[in-house]
Amino acid sequence: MKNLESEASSAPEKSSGEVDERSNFIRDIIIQDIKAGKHGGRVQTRFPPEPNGYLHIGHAKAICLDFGLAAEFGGQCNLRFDDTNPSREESEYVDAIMADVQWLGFKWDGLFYASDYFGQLYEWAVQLITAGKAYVSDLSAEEMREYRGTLTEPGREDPHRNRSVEENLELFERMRRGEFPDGSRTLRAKINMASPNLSLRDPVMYRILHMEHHRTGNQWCIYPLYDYAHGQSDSIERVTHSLCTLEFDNNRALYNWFIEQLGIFPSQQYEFDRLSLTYTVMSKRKLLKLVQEELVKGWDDPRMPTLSGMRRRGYTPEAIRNFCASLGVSKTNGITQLQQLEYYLREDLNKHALRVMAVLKPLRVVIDNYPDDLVEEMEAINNPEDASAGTRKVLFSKVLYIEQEDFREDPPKQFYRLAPGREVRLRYAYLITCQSVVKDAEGNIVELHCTYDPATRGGNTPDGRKVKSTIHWVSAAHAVDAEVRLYDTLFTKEDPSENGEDFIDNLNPNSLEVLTGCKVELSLRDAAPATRYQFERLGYFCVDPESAPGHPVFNRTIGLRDTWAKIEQRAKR
RNA sequence: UGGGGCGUAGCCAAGUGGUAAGGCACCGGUCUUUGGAACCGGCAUUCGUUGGUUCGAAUCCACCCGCCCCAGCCA
Repeated sequence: MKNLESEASSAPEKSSGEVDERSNFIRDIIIQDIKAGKHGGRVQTRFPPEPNGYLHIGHAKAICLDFGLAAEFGGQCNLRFDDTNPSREESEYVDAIMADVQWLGFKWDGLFYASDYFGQLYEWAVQLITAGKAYVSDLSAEEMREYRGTLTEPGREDPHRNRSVEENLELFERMRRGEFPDGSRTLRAKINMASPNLSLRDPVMYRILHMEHHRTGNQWCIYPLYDYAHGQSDSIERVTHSLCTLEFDNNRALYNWFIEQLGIFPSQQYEFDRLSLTYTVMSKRKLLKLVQEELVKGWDDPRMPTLSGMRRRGYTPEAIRNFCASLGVSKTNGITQLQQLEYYLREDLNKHALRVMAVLKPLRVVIDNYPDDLVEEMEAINNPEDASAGTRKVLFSKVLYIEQEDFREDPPKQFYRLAPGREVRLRYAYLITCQSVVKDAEGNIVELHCTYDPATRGGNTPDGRKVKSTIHWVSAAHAVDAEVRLYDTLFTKEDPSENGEDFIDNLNPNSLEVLTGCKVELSLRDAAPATRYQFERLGYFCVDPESAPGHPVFNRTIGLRDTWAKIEQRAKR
């Protein structure tokens, strides 16, 4: 991707049914600003991740807002890495973040790094010192904390607060040259130690850090802090609407202070609520812990709320974008229910995923009156939601597998599937009737004997008779063995950290179930990684990168809505 | 206890003085060769509380209650 491309920031094209942008207070502000002719009606936004972790679904909301608003109003949106702290930032994260933004469907206009501005930021610092607005402090971190005061008590002035401009200039220059050890000195803004807003009590602008930076190498040993870098970076890029999350509300006064003192382009910051989702955690610190302690299998573990994890799980960019569009943009702290995300996931997958048949927990079925060596090709619809997806042939023969759950020797009320003496339809094949049950020594059901009605080929009933149920199947002789990974929520509680609990204690021990010996139809033998399917009546599944030709591995993205499970659950209570 | 932000249904959320949008979830029903999808219908006499202003208040005022953020040389 080139720097500063000239075309307007692009958002993905709307597919039919895509959720429209909804009214929200930030959008209203932009509309008003344009109407008022502010900045000549220009809209410039930016998405500013720190490259210290992978992007997650919470970032997706911010990305959709930043890029979406720019695109909607003919503006531009930059991707800018907020890389002011070399102690925790890595280029691995830079690469992953760029890949995720692009996968989500967005294209940035300018690609920048806060570190691009280190030189300018240094010059501005000198300017503030010269104007008597900044000074070098010799206080240690502990001392500075003591001097800062508390929420209810004002702070005390730094003993070095009134150093001469000349001395400050010289000291700051020597800091830059590397004459002092880490932590020995800082550059502070001279604002107001008695401010009720703690971020205005002479905040630190620069700290000494003798550490290699992923982009600037060893060029610098002093690094600006977020508050001293962010607003000015926005200003340099002439960002008109700088969107960030609620916790930065307190920082806005400082954001404005630097811009005013410097007399530079007046970017404006607006805060909105960050996304929280039930049954997961969204802080980078927590996600990093899960990865580092190997409680999950990496950043892209399909149980993670990271975009890379969700991608591997089988989520589509469209589903995530639609979900984000359905969300509100407000200033309320809330927790969105997982079901809302899942709704948009199913909605998109239903429209696009090809249907296939697969049996997760196989039960052998012998059709006694079917010719021993006959193999028939049954025509199956690839996607009832999309006629252009066409049809395919599925092989049928005397011995089949059906789902264990689709048979009950003693069927409860409302169970419509196969049972002794009962007739059901095999999807796209024949109507069969269960004649007998074979059990092993322990009494486990190991095989069913059924008969079929030759007149019902394709699943049709020339005599018009109805069966209550249609079940899926796969021909034993033509099935391919597969591994299927079933996922449940990573945590057992809606809020894993509720009441100050350690989120690790609420990990779901059953969040991953690996099934082997699953039987899938022949067409899936060499399925390509990342391909998404609907296994009929079961759910949506995505081919894992660990899959190999002949040995397919699937991740269950999400199950189909299951009315029977609901009925059964209700009956148990 | 200082400052800032926020409180509309189980969840998210419109609404900005004229008599409570929408989505998710949930509950019914229609249809169905996926108990899927689709479709139809139901779901807040009430907007954190209590007073006040007004012909009229979720919207204006006052008080109170609750939740979130800020005391990193993190972002």
